[in-house]
Amino acid sequence: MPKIVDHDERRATISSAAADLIAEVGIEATTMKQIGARAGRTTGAVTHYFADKDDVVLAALLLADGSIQRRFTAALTTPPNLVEALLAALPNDAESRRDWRVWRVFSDYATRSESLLMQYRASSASWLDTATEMVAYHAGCSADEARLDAEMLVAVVDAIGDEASVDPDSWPPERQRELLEHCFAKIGRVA
Amino acid sequence: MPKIVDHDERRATISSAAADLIAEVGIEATTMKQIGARAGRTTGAVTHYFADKDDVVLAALLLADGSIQRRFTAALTTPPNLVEALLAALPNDAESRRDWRVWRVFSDYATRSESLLMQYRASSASWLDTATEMVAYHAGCSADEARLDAEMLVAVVDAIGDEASVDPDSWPPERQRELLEHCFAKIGRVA
Amino acid sequence: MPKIVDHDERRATISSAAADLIAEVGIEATTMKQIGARAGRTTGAVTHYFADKDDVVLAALLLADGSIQRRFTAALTTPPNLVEALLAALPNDAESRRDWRVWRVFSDYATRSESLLMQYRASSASWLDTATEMVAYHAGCSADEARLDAEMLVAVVDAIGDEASVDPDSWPPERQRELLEHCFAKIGRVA
Amino acid sequence: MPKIVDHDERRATISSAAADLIAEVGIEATTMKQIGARAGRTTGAVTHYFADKDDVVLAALLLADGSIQRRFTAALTTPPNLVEALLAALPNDAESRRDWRVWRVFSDYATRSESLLMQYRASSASWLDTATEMVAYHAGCSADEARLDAEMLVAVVDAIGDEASVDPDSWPPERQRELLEHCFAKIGRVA
DNA sequence: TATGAATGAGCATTCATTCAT
DNA sequence: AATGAATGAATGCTCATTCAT
Repeated sequence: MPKIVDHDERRATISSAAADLIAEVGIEATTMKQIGARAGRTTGAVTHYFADKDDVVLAALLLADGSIQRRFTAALTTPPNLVEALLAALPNDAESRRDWRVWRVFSDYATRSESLLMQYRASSASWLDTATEMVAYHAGCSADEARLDAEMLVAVVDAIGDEASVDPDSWPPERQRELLEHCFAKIGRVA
Repeated sequence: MPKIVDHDERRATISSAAADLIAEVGIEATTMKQIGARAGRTTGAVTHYFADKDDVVLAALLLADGSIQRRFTAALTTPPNLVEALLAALPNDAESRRDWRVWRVFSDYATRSESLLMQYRASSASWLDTATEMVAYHAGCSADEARLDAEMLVAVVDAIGDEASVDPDSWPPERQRELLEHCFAKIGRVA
Repeated sequence: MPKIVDHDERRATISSAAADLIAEVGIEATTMKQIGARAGRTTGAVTHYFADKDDVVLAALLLADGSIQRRFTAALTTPPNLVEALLAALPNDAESRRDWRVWRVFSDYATRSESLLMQYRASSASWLDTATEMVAYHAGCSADEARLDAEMLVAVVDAIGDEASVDPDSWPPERQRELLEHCFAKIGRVA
Repeated sequence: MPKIVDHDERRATISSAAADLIAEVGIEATTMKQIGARAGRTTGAVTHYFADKDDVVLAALLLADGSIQRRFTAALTTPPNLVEALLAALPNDAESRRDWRVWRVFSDYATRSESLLMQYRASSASWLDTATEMVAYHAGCSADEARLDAEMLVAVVDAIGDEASVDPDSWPPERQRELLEHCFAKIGRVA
């Protein structure tokens, strides 16, 4: 019997190392060798668990994407406090900053690959749907009526995520909360 | 007599070729050879007019950034119609789409270089100032009171620019106008 | 009690898989992993039954060489019909084509290894001896007198084997027979 | 003005180095680095003059093929002495041995590439045509009547070329001449 | 006996850069 | 001013081999 290893766990370790590097230096500057070294393994180990570099990159994205969603979902109380849940998902520590940076990097990279682009669009659409539901719930209106407000909210959350992951010092939690609350205050009211 | 060449014009030609390529395939995938070929010149010409690749990339960014600002300023009427001016700056043809893509690509690239990061921050801050003035004018309030609304507006404009440059079909001018008008309608009112 | 396995049979299975692959893609492009997969086993199984890649390759050669000889010998009637026996050995189905391709590939590979070269020379010499006997029998002359005719016959048989294994459509059995009969017709007569 | 170099000559130098190595160790074992080193240049120089490895390999083949043909043509007297011309083309020194080895190696390699295979078939067909003409001339018969004899002659010449390039000591010029003359003696006579 | 995880050297290839002309 | 020849380091990837289980 060969040594028994947990494939999924190995892949997760390597994906996480890749996500770290992607956040730090970008996708193209991230090398297979670096990924291996960061994960405490050899280059060969990386290629052993992943078909090629794109495969690692995709795994890193899914890891980061899942992390952001998990933080949001985990923070949803009953009844939901949307501002708090969004703040939990937004960059507020090293890991969440990394996740947003990966997402940002990926959103550009994806535009050059048909399959990655679909992955990206699905993720975006799903997030807009969630936002629409949130706004409809918050404003007590239909999904249709909530559309434009939801697009505005998505824009604001994405903007905070972008900037806070790039320049965390300028975006402490209080500033994030302030803008988010301001946005919710504007939403769902007759203009 | 040496041949007389217009240095600035040569640099502009090459920068524009670089901007095209950066928008299409990203910074790292853009090669010096490709830049030369796209500009109708040799690789040697590129290195002759620019110190190194980073130098070309920076010139391409400044070109794209300037283009966006120029379109906005040129569209400002008296009295200003802010929605129209912003629509003029946002992606609505091949060139403006290219400029927004370059900006997007660059905003990520910049985070890895101290000097580029300063360039980026200056540009961002300047744009937020402009937006604040616009909102203060629109809502008839002070710059201080306009701050949060301006941040919201910036978020919305950036979001439209991002998405419309990546997926133009989903963001025809009417949709851009609709969201922009919705945003202005929410601005400057007591919540 | 350890599991009982038939070593020789396992080696034969793996050698045959290796021969298939060598015929298809050549020696260098054939990987240990592919050999294992083709044999329905793991890479580890291959290294378990063979010292290294050269060992598998040699086994594949001996398999193919033996196959060709076996077909020839089995087709020898009493009295011998040499044309028929040679036709039985030459490429006329998938397996015999494979065997000739392996032989062809090997004849080149062997020139780079002292020990393989001896293997190759022994095989060649044995085949020339057989041919000499055949010609002497056919022409009713001494082995000495048959030498040059035998070399000619060997050349023709090898040429047919080469070409028919590479381009079977151009070398149907009838064409093989025609050339072979022509060759025998020229043999053993006073020039 | 950049340094002026003779492209064709550079390519010829590199192709020749590649042909040497292919003859010695085979195609797959020949590396771009080795080719550069053998030609007295860097790896980068090789890729500068050739698109990729296949490109160098093809150039090496054409070089070897052309060499063999040139030796044959150059040795054709008026009236032609076919045995002498063929002997001039067959392996009789280091360079001609190399050329035959390259051809031999290539004939196998070609079977794995559609485009190389066409190259190979064209070369083979052309050689059979030449042989047919030679036999028709020698025997004073029509091309049609010469076909089988030509195939036999081709087989014999190829066999000598193969074996003499692999094992030169066993195939001194006298032995080559002896078999060749024997073959011609058998050709064009009523059996 | 048999597995497959892990290694790391080696490959073809790409590319920014240098520099002689 | 402008060229493009030349470099060589670096990349993603492949693969025979080793070895703990």
